[in-house]
Order: sequence, then structure tokens, then C-alpha cells
Amino acid sequence: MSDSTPATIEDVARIAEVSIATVSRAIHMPEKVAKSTRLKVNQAIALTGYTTNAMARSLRLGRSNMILVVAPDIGDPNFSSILVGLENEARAHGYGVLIGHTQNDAQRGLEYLKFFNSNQAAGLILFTGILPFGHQEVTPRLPPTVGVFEPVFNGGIPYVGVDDIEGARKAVDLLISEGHRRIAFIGDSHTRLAYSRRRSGYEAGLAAAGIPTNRRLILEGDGTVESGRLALEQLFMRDDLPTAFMCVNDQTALGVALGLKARGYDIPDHFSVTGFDDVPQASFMTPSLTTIRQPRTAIGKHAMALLLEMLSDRTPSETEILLRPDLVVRNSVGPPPTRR
Amino acid sequence: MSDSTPATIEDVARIAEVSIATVSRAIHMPEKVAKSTRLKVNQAIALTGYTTNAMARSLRLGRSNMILVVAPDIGDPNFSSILVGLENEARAHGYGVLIGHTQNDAQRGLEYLKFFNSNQAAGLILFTGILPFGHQEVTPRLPPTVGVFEPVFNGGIPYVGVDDIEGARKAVDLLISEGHRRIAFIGDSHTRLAYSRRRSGYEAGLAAAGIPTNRRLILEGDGTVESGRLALEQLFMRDDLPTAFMCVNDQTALGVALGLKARGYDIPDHFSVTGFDDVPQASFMTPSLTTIRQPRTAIGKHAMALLLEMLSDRTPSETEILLRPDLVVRNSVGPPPTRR
DNA sequence: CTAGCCGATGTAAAGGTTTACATCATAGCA
DNA sequence: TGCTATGATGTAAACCTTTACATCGGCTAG
Repeated sequence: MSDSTPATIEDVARIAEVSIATVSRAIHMPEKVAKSTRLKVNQAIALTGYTTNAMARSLRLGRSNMILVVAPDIGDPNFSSILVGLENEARAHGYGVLIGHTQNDAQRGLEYLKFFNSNQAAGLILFTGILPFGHQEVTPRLPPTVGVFEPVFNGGIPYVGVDDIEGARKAVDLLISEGHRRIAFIGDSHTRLAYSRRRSGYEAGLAAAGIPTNRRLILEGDGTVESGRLALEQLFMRDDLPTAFMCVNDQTALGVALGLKARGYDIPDHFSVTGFDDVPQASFMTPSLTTIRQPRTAIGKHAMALLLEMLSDRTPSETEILLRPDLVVRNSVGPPPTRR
Repeated sequence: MSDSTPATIEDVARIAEVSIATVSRAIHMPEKVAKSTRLKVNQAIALTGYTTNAMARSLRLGRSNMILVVAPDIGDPNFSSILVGLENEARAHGYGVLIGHTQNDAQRGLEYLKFFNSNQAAGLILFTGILPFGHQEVTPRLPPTVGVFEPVFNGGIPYVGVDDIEGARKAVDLLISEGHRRIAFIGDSHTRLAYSRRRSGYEAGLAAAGIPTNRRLILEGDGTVESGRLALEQLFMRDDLPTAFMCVNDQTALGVALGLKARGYDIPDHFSVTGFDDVPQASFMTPSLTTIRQPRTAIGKHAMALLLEMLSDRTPSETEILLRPDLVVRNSVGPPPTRR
């Protein structure tokens, strides 16, 4: 009954008393085979517990049913629920998800390209806009690829993200409506496009309110907790403080909040703070963080759907999908202190 | 020079002027081939950019070089850095990591078994001890498998985790040494072995200090923030309060802390709280959480190493690897309030 | 000088699938 | 009735690799 080696298409064919070609057709092009035959084949499949050998299939077809997802850091809290969206969508279409992380090491990124030469993956989902393959003169021939969060470095590759400008705009508008005029932007970056876009939204918001941008209130950062803390220290050293800190992401906001707390200040009584992303811990911070929510599962779903589309007819319907970021009002924003 | 289709072993053989068998040998058993030939082959490989077609190889060998990692929830903060350890170790040995999550749905778990019938994966890493395949009379034939965190349900499968009893013991000992005598345990569970082990450690600690266990101070939970909050409410309703809450994990501790804060209590002045796991956010809570650290990356590394060992000679050197949990002292524990 | 051995290499089969092409039976039509 | 179109199925090649076995040449030892 149940042998130790898995059943092959040949076993099924023998039991169903047809040729292996018919079995294959019954599975993949059922309309091409007589109803009675289809029935016999299905019974034989049920009996043997047959599953198509994915290796043989991929070999024959010249493509696999795996999607490689490469992220700089798997541990990023912003990453995991996107993965859920990716995985669900992939599985719904018979694909599996392979993961890799580069830890910002170009060499490692490069190694992942082997997955495509060797037919182990059919498509690529790339987190962060910079190609993880280092700075190369020659762009490596990429497989069908979709970016997440940011457009991919050398362009021409569709991507799915959130409208960073609009999101930032919502945050800065909230701060302005609370009465803030001196608003710092923490976490500007020239390597991460998403971050500089958020800065653009910030500037647009200020401009719309007639507030001149003050370059001394724009600080760089790399999105880590530490960078937030550091930026805060710089501002304190200059003794040129804002009343509100608009941070490029929640991690940065956490760093700022921690720094303020360490100096004995209270949020939002003394300073207001906003984040971006709405990572799970944002709601558990004290005070809970007012931030911009990224629809992560939806991002994952759309990215995978786009890639799957490319894998079938090679012409993606969209080249850019920007989802709507939502303002999540919690307790880290209040009016500026009346007088200093 | 660079064709559109990837180079095959035949291209390499032609250029190196040897047979494909020699090329294969030069790659996989270099000592079996003359040095001069090896050189020619290597040059040809470099020239063509040849990579072994993993599909063909797996097909021929009858096994793949992929490891499937199945977790109930990819988004679990306790999961991702283990994944890093898994992935690094796997890659170091030429394996890739495939991920799947069951979302506690037995049906989904079952579907992943297909990966093995179809040769898409060679081994399985299973998070949480319960087989994700539902309650079945017949245990499905499992591929080489290693459990993480807890022994796998029907036994006989090696696993890697942390010594939960010892870890819990460290937490309860700390609380006792601070002077607590009424210590609640939040998050007992009969479905999660790791949790009930932590309860054992808790009880052992109490016993060692001559404190009788009070069943009314042991509350069930499923390790979520909500379960912590709920358990706290129960205790308050009974008006039978402890002075310290030892929580089964950090999430639960967070729920307890949030609940206490909502009721206007201060940690650690009014109550002490401990967690378990040391998830990233534990250090950012207010107050920062005293907890037990799981060496996550190491767990991942060991689990994968064990599996890889099983994949080669089929007899794992260990059947159980328990790593040492470390106490991380932060600010959520203090002496009990002198008088109520 | 030759038998035997050994090291290096080549030949060819096998692994499981998909699919172009061939075959065959039957239905429809003249 | 005989021919063709059609629908269902079978045959066999191809996808790329690994490896058991065969071959071949040269060396050693007797």
C-alpha cells in the first residue's frame, strides 16, 4: 500500500491504466482528457497519495515555483508581517517563499543570484531600494523582480510601498494643527529614498502652513533607535530645540523618546514625538506613539501579486503601487508648552 | 559571450575539452581529477559563469538542498532572530531556508508535508512542540526533523531550546531574594510544554525557599499581551494580590505592566514584574523589563546544525540541546512595598 | 618483456516530468 | 460507403545532473 519511496507519475499511470502523458494532462490540462479517464486518474492519485515531484517538474519546465525574498534584516519588525502577506499570496498561487537576508553585505546579496541561475527561484522580491549586489558597473541580469518600500536603485523595476510623502504630510499636519511651529525632522538620509521622501512630505507640510524650513532642525539618521538618541543629543548641545520631533520611523522615535525621558522631560507635555511605520511595539511605548501606519500585509500581498503577474505574462499592469498610509493618533502628541 | 540561457555543464565541458563527467567530478570530488584538468575546468567555469542547476541535481540525487522552517507565526518577535541563526548555518553548508507558517491551522501545516513528497525540502525545523498537522491517529511520516523551543509532540524527535526550568528558577530566585513571598505565575498552559516547564521552575524556586505554592496565584494564559492583562484583572477581582508577577513570557509581562499602569500602580514600587525571552522591546518598556534571555541566534544555529547532521548520517549526536538562559536585570523588579 | 594494477577520463543510464508529434478510433459528411 | 476532421491517448525526447562501469595509457614488479 504505502511504499517507502513516494509515488511517481508512473505508479499512478499503471493503476489508472493509462499512459503517464495522460496523467500529466489530467492534472494540468483537465479539459484535454475524457471525463471517465480523469476520474480513473484522480482515483489513482488519491490511492497513491501522489504529489508531483517539484524538482523534475521545474527541471523540465525550466523554472521553479519558488520566490526568493531578500531583505537586509529579517529581524526588522517592519518585515515580518509583510512576509505574511507575501507568503499567503504566493501559496494561493502554488508558489513557495524562500528567504534570504543580506545584512547589508553586498557579497551575500550577490550569492543569492545563484538561486536564479540554478533555477531554484523564479522571481525576486527585494526589500529596500538599493540593490544588494554592491555598486557594480554592470547591472547583473535580474530575474523578474519587485521592490518593496522603495523603487529599486537602477530603476525599471516595479515596486510596492506606501505613499511616504502623504504619510509624512499627515504627521506634520497634525503637529502643526496642534500649534507646533518648530518641528524637527529626525532621520533624513540620502541612501534611503523612502526616508528622503518623508522629509519631502515634512517640508511640504511646513510650506503649506507658511513655516520656513530650518535646515538646522533636519538631522540625519539611519532609522535605528541609536540614531534617534544621537540626533536628540545634537539638538540639545546646540540649545536650539524644537517643540516637536517628527521621526522618520518608529525606531528613531523610540530613541528620541528614550533620550527625552532620560533627560527628565515628559512626552507630550514638554515635547511631542511622531513616528512612522506603526510597528507592533509603537502601541506599547509610554506614552504610546502617534505614528503613520503602513498596511504591511497588504503591501506583501500586492508585491507578490505583481510579481506573479510578471511571471506569467511578463508585463506588469502597474509599475508602482502606492498604498495609503494612515495616521494613528495615540498619546505622544500634544500642544507645545505655552511658554518656555 | 553571455548567452540568454544559463550555461550548463555541457558548455563547461566543451570549453574545457573534457567530458561532462569530469566537470562534475572536478566540482564535487576535486581529488579525483588531475590537477591540470581541474585548472582547465575551473577556468571554463569562470568563463561561463556556470552554476549547477539545483533542480537537476536534486532530481538526480533524490534530495534537495532546502530546509523547511515551519512556525505558527512568522511575526512572533521571538522568531526572527532564530531565523537568522538558522539561515546562516544553513547557508554555510550549502542549504537554503524555506519558510512557512501555519497560523495554528492544522490544514496548512499538513500542506507543507507536500514539500517533502515532492522533494522540495530535505529537512524540517518545527517551532512549537505540537505537530502542526492536527490531531491525527496516524502520525504522518516525517522527514528528518528538529524541534525548536519544545520537544515535538509524539517524541523521538530531537530538539533545541533553552532550559526553561532553570530560567524560571533564576527569575523566581531573584524575586524571592528581593523579599517577595507572594509571587504569582502568569501564563501556565497545558498545551505548551515550555510554559508548564517554566511553571515547574517557579514552583521549585518557591519550594526551595520554603514558600508553599498557592494555586490561586497560578493563572493560565497563552502568551499574548491580552492574556497578561486578563489574568491581572482576575487577580484584582479576587482581591488576593501578590507582590510580584512572574510572567511566562515578555508579551504576558507587557500585558500585566500595561494593566497595572492603567490602574495607576507603579512598577517596581508597588509591584514587581518579570518576563521571559528578552524580546527586543523588553529593554524599551517603561520600566525596562527584567527578564530571562533566550540565546536566539545560538538556538537557530544549533537546531540547523543538528538537522544537517541528521541529513548526512542519520544519527544525531544529541537528542536534546538545552542552552543556558540568562537573567537580564533591568528595572521592573524591586523589593515589595513594606506595608500594605 | 609482459601481466597486472592504478589513476584519469569517458560513456551512458537514470532520475520524474512535460509536451510535440504520432497514432487511433470515431463521428460527421458527401 | 468511404473520406476527413476531430478528439483522446500513447510514444519518446528533452530538461541537466551524477555515477557505475568501461576504457585507456602508463607504470611497477616479476
